[in-house]
Amino acid sequence: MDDDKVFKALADPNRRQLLDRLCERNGQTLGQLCEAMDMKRQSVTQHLGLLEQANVISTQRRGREKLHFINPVPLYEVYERWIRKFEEGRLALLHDLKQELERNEK
Amino acid sequence: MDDDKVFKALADPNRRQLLDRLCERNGQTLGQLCEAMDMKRQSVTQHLGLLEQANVISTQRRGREKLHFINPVPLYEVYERWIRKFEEGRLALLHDLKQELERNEK
DNA sequence: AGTATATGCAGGTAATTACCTGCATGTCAA
DNA sequence: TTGACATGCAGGTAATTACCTGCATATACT
Repeated sequence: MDDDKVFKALADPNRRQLLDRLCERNGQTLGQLCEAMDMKRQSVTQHLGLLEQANVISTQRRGREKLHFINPVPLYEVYERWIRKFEEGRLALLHDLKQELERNEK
Repeated sequence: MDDDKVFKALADPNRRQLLDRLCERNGQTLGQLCEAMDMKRQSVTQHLGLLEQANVISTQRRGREKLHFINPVPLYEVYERWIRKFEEGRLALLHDLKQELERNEK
């Protein structure tokens, strides 16, 4: 997996909105996704392309339609590799802070 | 908090590397952080500025030095608001898959 | 076949971004 | 005060990005 592509894919609010839409209803067509977005179809295609390259969504053709599905795995992996680390740092900081406070109480 | 700034701050590999360095040792100066980075000091300053605007790091002056501290709270909030949602979707998918497999076994 | 629909592809422009160089300011220590 | 060191600020360039318009292709329906 390419961490960087996932992060970059998530860096745009329009792309996060697209993921939101797919969270609500998975397997939507390009046209359906366009309805929710305030931009031209071609721009939406571009955003979806980045999401697909990041492996955050996958697609499947059904006749002339293209269905889009969310793939939560890379998102979870990013969480595992990155956010969790900082979360642990956060807990450690809170722990330090607690110790600090307790020391001052004495 | 501004989700977007946090996502954009994380979108760059150099900035993630800076966070990594601060994870290893918190409270480093600009100069110290520059040693690890393959770019000019001014560029590092710029990256640190974005991280600070996203409230992912905070700074503190000590004489002529500027110390940088990681702030894991917004990272955790981003996880809570975003990644966790997809994680739940992932679990739901796995659940569906399991049911699917079980149905096929019969 | 002919028309409508869903998507793909090419290319162009404006805004943003990531670097850089050069110089200014502020702090420490002798 | 002077010299060394740590950082701040201004501005410039090349690359990337996010849109767009226009046209092409593929599928479906009558």
